[in-house]
Amino acid sequence: MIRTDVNLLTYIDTLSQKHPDYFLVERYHSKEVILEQDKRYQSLYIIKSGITKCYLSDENGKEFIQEFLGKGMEFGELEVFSGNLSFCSIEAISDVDVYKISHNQYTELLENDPVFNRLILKSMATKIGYKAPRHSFQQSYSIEDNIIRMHQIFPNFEQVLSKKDIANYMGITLRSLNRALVQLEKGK
Amino acid sequence: MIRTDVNLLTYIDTLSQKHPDYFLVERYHSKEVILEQDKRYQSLYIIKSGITKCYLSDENGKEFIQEFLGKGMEFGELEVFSGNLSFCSIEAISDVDVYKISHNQYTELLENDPVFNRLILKSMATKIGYKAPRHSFQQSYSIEDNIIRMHQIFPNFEQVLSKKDIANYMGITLRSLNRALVQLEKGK
DNA sequence: CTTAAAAAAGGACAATTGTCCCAACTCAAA
DNA sequence: TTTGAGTTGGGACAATTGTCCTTTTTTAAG
Repeated sequence: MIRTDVNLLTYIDTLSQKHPDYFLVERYHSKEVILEQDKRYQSLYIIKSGITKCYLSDENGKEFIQEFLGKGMEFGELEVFSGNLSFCSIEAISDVDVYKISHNQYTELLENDPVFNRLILKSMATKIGYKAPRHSFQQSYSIEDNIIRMHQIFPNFEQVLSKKDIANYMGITLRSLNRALVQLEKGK
Repeated sequence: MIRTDVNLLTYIDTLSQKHPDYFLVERYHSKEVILEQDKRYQSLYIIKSGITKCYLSDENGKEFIQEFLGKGMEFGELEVFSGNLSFCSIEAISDVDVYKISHNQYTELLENDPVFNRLILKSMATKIGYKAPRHSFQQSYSIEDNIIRMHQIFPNFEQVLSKKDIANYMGITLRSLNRALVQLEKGK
């Protein structure tokens, strides 16, 4: 549930030495918003270290968490292809280091570096393939089943993520999450 | 809610004339399964005409519809990058014509045809960006709101899709869908 | 034309989840 | 050290959605 892409990060570590002018390293502190929904950006980011959440917020201020992003995950890249405004917000959960690269230089790498191109294609394929089973499972099974499953995937998520974030990730209310946790305790 | 990609289809129409040996045209009839979950394939498809559904099924046989795919949408392409088994099934809703191309030749085009490469990147970016707001909306709003929204996006979806498919797309039961439709009728 | 199967519609009840509260606790800022 | 905001936990009730079942209508096959 916290996505990573070590291969991409490793390659970008290398690239950033070959092209030190392409990649700017930035640091964000916990709770800082790195990217804001419905704004226009000319750069995108790849996470060097730390954890962020990627979420959409609706008119009522409710936020729906799409993914938790860790090492090697990129964000803000979709806008290179669509030309649209950012469609989600990204907020640092822990302190976070990122590589920042402009749309233009990213495009240039995509066009001239076949290895980079392939890694990006693969990372996008993974993103697509990952969402489907998750939402499918979330819709088809009970909240308790979902918690059990998340424990299998990432045993100590409760230490890293707040209850509120977990609830928003699951698309349920905090109340429902608490209720399910109590039930699970009883069941042991 | 029925996804299309006209630019990609147009370009592939052209490509298939330049490389008639790359693209095989196949026809499937309504209700035929074109691609089956958890099987290995060495080819992928792009829809020339018609509508398909892309769905995951769980142990209990329930199916969760991810997308309805129309003209210019590709499927089976994720497995080129992941090397995994197909993670969803594709079934023809109407009669469907598709281009079929092998993984190898697809990869070759990706590597040697920059226009094609860019179109695929863009199509993947669109797929990623499309799912998030949809699931967010589905989780945050009532079934009735979701039906109203689907009507705005695609006014006559009830003529094209079965109630069962619509319910599976929304991640709800047929009973709940019917109830919501009755309520909407009353509200007019 | 007949018949079987699938699709559509809905009643009755149970289970799940949300809403609206309030209370306890933590932690950082003043 | 106090204040207040944010997090956590849970009671009580309402609303939503699911399950199970039956009936009618439509569609496709023989």
